[in-house]
Amino acid sequence: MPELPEVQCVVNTLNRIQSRTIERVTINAKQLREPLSDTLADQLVGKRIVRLSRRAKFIVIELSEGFLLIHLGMTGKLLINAAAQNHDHVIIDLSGGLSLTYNDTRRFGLIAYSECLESSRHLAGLGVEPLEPVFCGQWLFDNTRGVKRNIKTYLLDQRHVVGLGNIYVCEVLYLCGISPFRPAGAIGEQDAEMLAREIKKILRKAIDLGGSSISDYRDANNAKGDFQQRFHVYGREEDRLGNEVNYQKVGGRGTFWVDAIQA
DNA sequence: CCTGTGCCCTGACAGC
DNA sequence: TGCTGTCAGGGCACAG
Repeated sequence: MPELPEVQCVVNTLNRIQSRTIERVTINAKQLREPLSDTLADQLVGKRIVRLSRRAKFIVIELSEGFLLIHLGMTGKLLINAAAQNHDHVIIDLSGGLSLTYNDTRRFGLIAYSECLESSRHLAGLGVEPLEPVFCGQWLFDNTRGVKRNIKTYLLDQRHVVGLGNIYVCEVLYLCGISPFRPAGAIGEQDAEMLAREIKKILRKAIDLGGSSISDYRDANNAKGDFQQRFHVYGREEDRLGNEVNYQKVGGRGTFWVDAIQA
């Protein structure tokens, strides 16, 4: 579900928990993407929430000692003061009467404590942040030389550029007129410039609009995003010009594109 | 090394 | 009604 904009919007709406102390941790599920650590509750209780940030699609909660890493997978939600529901896997009670609930229908998400970010195996190997200056047309051009796999699969691979998921990749390739099937190594300098620029633009715009809510996504206040109304191809049968939108699985993921626009 | 496939899990929806 | 198949925003293990 959540790609970079959605994760950023969750982080942005978590402000209220800053400087609270973790008083109690209730774990209902034995396992999410991987088994929940037996020691998780002990590692969290008594610690204070210092700062909230994002790395790739991870929510990073800096504690007075250590870090709590949360990945939302496809259907994960992190909600403040939510009423109890099915699939509430972890509930964190905070000082001041606040609670943080991790709810995840499909359990593809992840919650893990880490002493330090540098040694976290979950963050190891992640690529560059697309909204940072290091990611630019030149970076994209240089790093795709000789790459045979298609550009769509390349952009989805978190070892290169992080944060992009299936929706934003489909959208940005459409906006740039680039076919999802084009080999990454065949992207020219001009197209690399345009791709990098449009990726930054669409991510920023999506964050401004509160992310995209297809079905599950909610921010920490349980609010939906609005960016799904701006889609050009994802989940659509026609683009805004009336062109037919094609659909096919690419690398196991549903892929939307328009032949008349993308080459 | 790189690439493609299947799997983890639940729920919604279409078709019979 | 209820069965079956397919699909879903992610990421990993594995085979070739």
